[in-house]
Amino acid sequence: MKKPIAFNEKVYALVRQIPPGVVTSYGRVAKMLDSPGAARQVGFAMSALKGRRDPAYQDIPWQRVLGHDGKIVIKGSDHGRFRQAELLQEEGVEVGPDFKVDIEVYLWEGLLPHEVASLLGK
DNA sequence: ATGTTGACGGTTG
DNA sequence: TCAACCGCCAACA
Repeated sequence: MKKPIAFNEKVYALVRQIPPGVVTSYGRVAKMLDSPGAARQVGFAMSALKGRRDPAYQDIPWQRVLGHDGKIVIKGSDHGRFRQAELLQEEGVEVGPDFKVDIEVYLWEGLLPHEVASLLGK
């Protein structure tokens, strides 16, 4: 086990499982990966996607990951936030005027522990 | 090995 | 309700 899957890779694998039309939060993703306090790291993994060119990283639905309260939390340019809102609306997720999604309505059920383990190849 | 950095999250004022 | 702080944790320089 000299080559544990990098945390970021786990994040990507899990985010790819989020079906269209629903969302989750950075914290929930971190929790599913058994690292309850690594929400920030999940966000970091998402931001790292911007620089990726490989097609393998282009199919990751990063727009379905929001803040714990359903709000788009991207810092930096407003352009990024606007794009995320647009992508979400395209798949049927309603985004409020203040870039907020009703997480109670669109929340993804998530994966069970054993499903996560299976996904990560143990 | 040590310090800095973040697309977070919960608490506090 | 909103803003500021502080604690978490892996990736990177």
